[in-house]
Amino acid sequence: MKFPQGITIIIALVLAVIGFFIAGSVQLTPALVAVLMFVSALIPAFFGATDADTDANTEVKTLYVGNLPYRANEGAVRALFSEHGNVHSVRLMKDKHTGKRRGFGFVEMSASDADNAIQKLNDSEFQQRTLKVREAKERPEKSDDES
DNA sequence: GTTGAGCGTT
Repeated sequence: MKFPQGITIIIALVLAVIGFFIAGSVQLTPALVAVLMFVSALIPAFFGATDADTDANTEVKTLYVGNLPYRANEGAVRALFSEHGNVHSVRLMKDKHTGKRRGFGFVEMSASDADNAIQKLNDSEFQQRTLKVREAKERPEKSDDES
């Protein structure tokens, strides 16, 4: 579905080499080389949409996880949420000044998986503690549609 | 090393 970024670069290089050889043997105007290089520069722009979709495809929704046990670490939280969906990243908030853990964190996962994880992990028992999973109230990342 | 409602940093 998606093309690697190296493909477009290779295509651009191939077109540049071809244009160089054509301009060298046929002795055509340097404008041809300029056109070829221009086209080769436009090709990544077209395929760039696929790269943009790659980032846009990763609809990561920030989930707020509260009532976390102090002994819990990001690895366990990530593993727990990974069982309910694709976990992009897990960040447990801890006091930067004192270093004491605040007992809550944020988990980024896919929108559908995140919603499923919320319904499954919300008010669920984790480390003998009831987890509170909800959508993050702030910090939008990209276009979010809320009715 | 402690505690227990909450919404966060590059």
